[in-house]
Amino acid sequence: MVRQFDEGARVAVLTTQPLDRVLDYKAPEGGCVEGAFVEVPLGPRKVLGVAWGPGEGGYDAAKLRAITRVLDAAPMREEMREFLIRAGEYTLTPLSSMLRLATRAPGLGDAPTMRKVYRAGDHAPSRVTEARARVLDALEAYGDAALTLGELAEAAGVSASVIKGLVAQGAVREENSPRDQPYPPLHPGESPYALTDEQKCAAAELTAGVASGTYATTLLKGVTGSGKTEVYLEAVAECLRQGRQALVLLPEIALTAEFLARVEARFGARPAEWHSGVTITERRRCWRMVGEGGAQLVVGARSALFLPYRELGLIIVDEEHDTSYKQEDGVLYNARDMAVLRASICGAQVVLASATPSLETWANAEAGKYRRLALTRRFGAAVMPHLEAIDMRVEDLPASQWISPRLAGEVRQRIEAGEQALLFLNRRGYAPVTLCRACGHQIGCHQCDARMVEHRFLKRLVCHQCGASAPIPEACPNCGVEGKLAPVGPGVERLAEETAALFPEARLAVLSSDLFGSARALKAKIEEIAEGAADIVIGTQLVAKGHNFPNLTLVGVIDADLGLQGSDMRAAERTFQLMRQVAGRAGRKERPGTALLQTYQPEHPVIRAILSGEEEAFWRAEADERRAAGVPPYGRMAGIVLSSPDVQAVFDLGAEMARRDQPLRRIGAEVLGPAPAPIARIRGRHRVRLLVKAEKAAPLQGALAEWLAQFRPRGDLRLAVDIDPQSFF
DNA sequence: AGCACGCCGACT
DNA sequence: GTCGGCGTGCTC
Repeated sequence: MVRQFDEGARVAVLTTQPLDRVLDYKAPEGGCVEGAFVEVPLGPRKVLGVAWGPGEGGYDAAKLRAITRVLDAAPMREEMREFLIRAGEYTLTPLSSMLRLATRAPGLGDAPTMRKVYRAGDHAPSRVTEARARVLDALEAYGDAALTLGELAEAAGVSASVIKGLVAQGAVREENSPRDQPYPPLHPGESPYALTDEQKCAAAELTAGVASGTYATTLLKGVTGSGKTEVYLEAVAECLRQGRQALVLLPEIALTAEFLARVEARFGARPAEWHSGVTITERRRCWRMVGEGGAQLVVGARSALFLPYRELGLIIVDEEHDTSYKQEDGVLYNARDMAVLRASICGAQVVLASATPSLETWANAEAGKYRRLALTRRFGAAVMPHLEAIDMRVEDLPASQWISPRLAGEVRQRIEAGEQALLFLNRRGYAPVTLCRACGHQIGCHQCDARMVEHRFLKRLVCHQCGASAPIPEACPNCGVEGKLAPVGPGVERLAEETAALFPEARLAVLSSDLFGSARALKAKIEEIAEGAADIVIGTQLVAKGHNFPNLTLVGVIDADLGLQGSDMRAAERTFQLMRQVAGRAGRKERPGTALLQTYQPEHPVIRAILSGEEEAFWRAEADERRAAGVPPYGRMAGIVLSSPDVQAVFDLGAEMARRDQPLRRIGAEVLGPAPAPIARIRGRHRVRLLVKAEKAAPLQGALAEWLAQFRPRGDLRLAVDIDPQSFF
């Protein structure tokens, strides 16, 4: 039962201000319910908050101020409050910051605005001109749907003045209607796809899970092209039948357009969309409709986890291994883990879909915590690509060239057959290093410890860390010698140059995130390519993420070793996932594909696992190594990053923190560091990192909180805690 | 987060 | 003498 606070009663309010505790207020005139979104006075300002529970007391009743306003929004549900509390405890994030994630709705404080809509009126127009007839026809065609002036004018092919004229005569009725309309209903129906037996089986299991109305997580593992999406859309269908809401998380905004079209084909209408690319108006509509039940399905980015669902029944995390699910937008959380937490609180099902699951998920499935479904066969006639390494030690390759004769020959064959080839290199720009041949100096960023990357397309050197850029200098900034600066190593732009020289007749398309101003432009380019507007596609990581190029039959991985080096334990895992995904691009329709990996270490276990297709062996080997090292997922870790413009200050505090580690030692955890963070300087701030390592079962968060409470970073010094960091040495 | 209060350096 | 730097502390 939802608690009710009568006028004047003490209410504890959690605000979005970083106070890290609730403040007591008096309930407003007319009272309010627990969970209500409210506006409260705080000092001289008015701020947004939520009626969190009964007042805590202990503050002079005479000094209590009253809640100024109860906002017109569905109150936050108990389960959402629990989610915020537990997610905050897990990530060591103050509750106010968690609340801010959950109130990212534009115009939350505004009264619902109205807009004018047009319907057929009661009177006939004085004279039925051709334009007027089209308007009346359009109104009839759309029936009950409320059209705005612009929509109606477009549907009828007339100008707004024609409609205004009809309004004046009473032939068209002008009405006010709330601006935020429910999303059109989705119809679960039956799958229009001819599912294979394997797909039907998997779909039936997922459907049964959703029908049970309880929490469970399932790993849906399927090779690229095996039809994972068709399968999990059946789970979505069941969720719609149950009258509960579903959420599909995608790692990349560029993927949503294609996905929305698939949803429309399957359910007859478009779902709600939530990510940084949608307009403010649409975002507000989405937030409100999710809360009011006017949205059955949300497709979005990780922040969609914090929408105010009424009855969430299913969360799909597509490409669950994708590293963009863990990123820093103030609060450090992994959307995959938070999806599981959210679902476990509200009794929903989670489907983690991937061709190459993360080791965490794989281990959870092995341990029986997650159910496991596998799709082993590719859909329709498509078969798995033929995978082969090109041993670069025996290929005769001149300096400053990266396409081996073997690969070039294969590309030529595809072009002559009218097929497409993809060359993959996970490096943006022209050259990663600009070297002075006179003194050996490498041009670096002034603000970061990173090398400047030449972008010939922009005619500038760009820092991929902070985005700073500078013109390409004539003379070496170190020794002053002119004309000795040379680009070293390949980026996609340089690879494009080499490709153009090798295949002057071929049509090239370069897919790199920095070459597109908007997600829209990128999406258009991808569609063009899919329709055959290019013979050779050159791309970065972007192309590994689930786009469908039906005419593509060859993938060449330029530098398969990139990512194998380095001491990061996850590098092997990431390389494995990336290569598999890229290889999966080839031969998705009838024609079989080939994937060629250029490598200088064909015996490396990761390369061999990719080639042999013995992924279980790869995961087992990787799991054994992690278990032996006691690192995630077999141990727990937290990263602490200290940053400040003052180097001495960060190292001093880092050293002091490492020394005063009693709270951590009590739970058997150890502190490693301080050491320069993976990127030791960003935007002029020096960064130092400590790593805390504990056993799997250790109560890490409590000990961390106690440990951190000893220190007060002062001045310009900042401290960030990252639970389950992506990289550890 | 803001905003006020308060304690030390360089100006009219 | 004061103006103003931003370190510290409070907000029901």
